[in-house]
Amino acid sequence: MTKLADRFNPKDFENRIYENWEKKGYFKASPDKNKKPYTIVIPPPNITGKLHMGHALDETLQDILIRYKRMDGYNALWVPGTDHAAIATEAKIVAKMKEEGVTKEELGREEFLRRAWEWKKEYGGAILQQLKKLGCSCDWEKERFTMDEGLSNAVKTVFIKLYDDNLIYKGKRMINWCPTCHTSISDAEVEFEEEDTKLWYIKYQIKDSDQFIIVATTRPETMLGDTAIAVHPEDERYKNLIGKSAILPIMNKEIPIIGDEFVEKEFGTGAVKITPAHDTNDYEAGLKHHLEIIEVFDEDFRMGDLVPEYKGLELLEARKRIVEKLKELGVLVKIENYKHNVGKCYRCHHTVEPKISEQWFVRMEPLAKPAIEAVKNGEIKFIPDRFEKTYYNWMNNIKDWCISRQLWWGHRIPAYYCENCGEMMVEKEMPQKCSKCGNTHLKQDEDTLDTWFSSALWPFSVLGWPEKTEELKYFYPTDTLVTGYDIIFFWVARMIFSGIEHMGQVPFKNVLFHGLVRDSQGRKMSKSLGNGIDPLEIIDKFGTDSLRFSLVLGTTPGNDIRYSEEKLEAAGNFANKIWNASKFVLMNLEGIEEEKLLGEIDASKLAIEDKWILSKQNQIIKEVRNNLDKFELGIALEKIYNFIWDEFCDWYIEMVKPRLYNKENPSRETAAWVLNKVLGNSLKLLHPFMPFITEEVYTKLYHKDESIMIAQYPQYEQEQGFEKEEKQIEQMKEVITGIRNVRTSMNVHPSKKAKLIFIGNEWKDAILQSQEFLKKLGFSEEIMIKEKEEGIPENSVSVVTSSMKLFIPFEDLVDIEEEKQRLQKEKEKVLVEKEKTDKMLSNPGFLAKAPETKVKEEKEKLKKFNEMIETIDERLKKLK
RNA sequence: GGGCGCAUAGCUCAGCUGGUAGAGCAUCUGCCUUACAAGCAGGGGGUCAUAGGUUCGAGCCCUAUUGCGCCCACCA
Repeated sequence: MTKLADRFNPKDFENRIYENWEKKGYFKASPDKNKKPYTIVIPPPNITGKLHMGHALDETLQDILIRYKRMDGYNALWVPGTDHAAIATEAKIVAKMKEEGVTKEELGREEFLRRAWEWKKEYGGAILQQLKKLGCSCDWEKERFTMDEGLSNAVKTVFIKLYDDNLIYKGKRMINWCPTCHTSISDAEVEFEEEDTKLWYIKYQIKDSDQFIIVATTRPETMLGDTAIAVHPEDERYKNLIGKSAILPIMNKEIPIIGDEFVEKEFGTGAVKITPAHDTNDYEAGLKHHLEIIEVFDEDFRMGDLVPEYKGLELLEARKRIVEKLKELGVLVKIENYKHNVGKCYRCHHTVEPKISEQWFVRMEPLAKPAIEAVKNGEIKFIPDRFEKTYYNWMNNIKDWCISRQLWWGHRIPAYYCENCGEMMVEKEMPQKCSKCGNTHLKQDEDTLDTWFSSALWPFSVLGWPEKTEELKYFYPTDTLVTGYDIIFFWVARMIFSGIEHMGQVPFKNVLFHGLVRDSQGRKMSKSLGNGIDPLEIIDKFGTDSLRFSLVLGTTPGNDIRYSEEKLEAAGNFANKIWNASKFVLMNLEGIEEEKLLGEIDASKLAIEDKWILSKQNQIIKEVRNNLDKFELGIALEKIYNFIWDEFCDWYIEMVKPRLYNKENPSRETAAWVLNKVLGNSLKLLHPFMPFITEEVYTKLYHKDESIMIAQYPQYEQEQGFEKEEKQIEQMKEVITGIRNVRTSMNVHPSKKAKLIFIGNEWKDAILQSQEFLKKLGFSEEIMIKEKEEGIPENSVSVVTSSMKLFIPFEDLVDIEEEKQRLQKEKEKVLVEKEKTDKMLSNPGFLAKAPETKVKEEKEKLKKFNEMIETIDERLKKLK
């Protein structure tokens, strides 16, 4: 047996241990009929990504679950991988090319893609290497990439299937256009931000009259494309104008005045200009009233040639010029300051423009229905369940999903057009010839698919779908998805309907949501603020285990975490504590025969404190398992922490020291056995949370396991072999309370030893058995047991617990006045408690309605309180 | 305009199906006790945002209010 290093230093072993696990193949999982599967697929990080705290949290939670289940006998598979992140990656590559002075158009599609793949090869795997630093026990052989061959095949298969089922269609619609990313984006990818702007009031002359109608707009530059003015049909001010025409300034064009209920009478002037080409609302109105659609801007959102002098102007410049012109014409009535929500691209944060464009869409309604149902009927559970509401809300109001992107990096849409007759064919590979006219000149659709289209298939595509692989059969549906609540729409919802549609089965049973990791002031961590904490730096400074601990302790699903390095202090201290306690245990196992430590032990040999710690641990095992099963990871960790630090280190180890130090003591081996067992079990309980230190220590303890990560997770034992001793365990608890009270009573220098006199024969056994550590922990040199309270020196400190009485003769050490005060204070405390109990028991309602056990409990308490007060009073009397 | 979350010790947060308020850090006191001063022992500190209600009993359930934050939604 090798010893532990003197000091806890995670760098000494974390990498070594991880490499060993990997080498031994512990992370691998393959179908095995004799075991139950437990599957998690990783939310694939972007290949452009660098590990941040959000990942660290996400992966830590997954690793905890997967390690727990693996130890608990499941065939636990965690599939890793990365996402091609269409827009983000393309932007990165374009930016890099810009440095070299080339544009993607100059390079051409083929060369661009070649470079993109090169980039992916060089940098794309970095983030997965970083996951290894976190201790993630992924099956690396099953690593996938959303654009690898298999997944591309899955994407094509799905596209064609949905197209054939009329769930994908191509059409000219109003979509969100990001002028800098140069592509359409889906509704979900638009973020609204409040912005200061102006409201311009413009008057339009009514045709053939001197009357005017004034409209308010935030977008004067689009007026060139106005094709109507709308008012509310019930608006008394304008009712009579419906059906007439107004003259559009600058363009000097006649446009109709229409009535529609979508107009808010109270807003602005109650009249609104309609630009069907550049506003979603107006587009709808345009369709309804058969209005002409006139585009004002070109592809790059520069002005078109409706008015030659504005051609090519940037949007804001055009706005300025048009406002000037309106002033000149005397039709600008007033300008008001105004705040409104502006849609921004979630990737580049540029203002998104509504634009009419021919795009591909997924018909959502038929897909959404069963997806809603799956959550409603409990097939999929959200943790915490409040996110179910968010999900329903979105799914119930869902619109068709725009899936085509004008990008090159991504899955190219498998649609082909005949260059002769224009026929469209949707097929996996380019057909030889046109199915209609037989022409052999075909062209593939230029667009690629939304990144989320491929991630939506992730839970089954990574397992081999559409091939009917063994893995797919065995590991699907997956068990738990762990992710942030911020991508519930982007990803979670889409995986759910995709799984149901293509697999006929939900993709996962539980979704564990976590919050955002914020900085110590509660702000989002971001590059621009520079407030991000780099998990790798933390690992370097404090070790992986500490990082993981600090991310889990005191957190609760779905709530954001305010993170500061201070949290690592507790983690580091805890790791250090384990290290030192383990050093102590190992030191004391030396020289004891291995078989004695490995085998079972005769319960009759166990001392009272042994039974106490064993039963305490048994209890903790039950609770921790329960918490883990309910995804209460923070609570589980807290319980393990408290057990190890308080119960095991501060109490049990201190209690057995006298036994261990005396080599002749026959119970020394028993104590060693218990130390070995309890520490071993504690490490196992903790292993999912802090994998490295637990392995490092565990390998040095006595057991039959090759590694802690494949050891059996501790199980609750119905029978521990010493149930009959329950009374002793109870007494042990009382002895601990007694020791605590002794310490409180005499917070003096421990070199001043006292004498402890216990009263009452019922304590004889427990006291005799405990006397060695009682002396040590109770700062005393002598223990006595007296049947009755006679002959106790007057000047004694008395300690009262709910069922135990003891005295500490302390003539020269204690100030009588102080002792009186202390007793008085203690009495008051008891009185407060007694009062509460009194109140309850004197309440007829309580007696009548509270459960019997509760009433009984309170009655017993009252009795104890009365006894305690009596004892204290007696003491006070004697002290006078 | 809808929906959701948070408000608990000086700070950061736990608190499971309602039954005597917890942790870490900070603070105060005493200790270098042969695993650990990154430690040990002990102490102080809370009208659980406010107001009602349900209940024998509310931090927890219900209703309203205030403050902060988030999500969704086409008020130009």
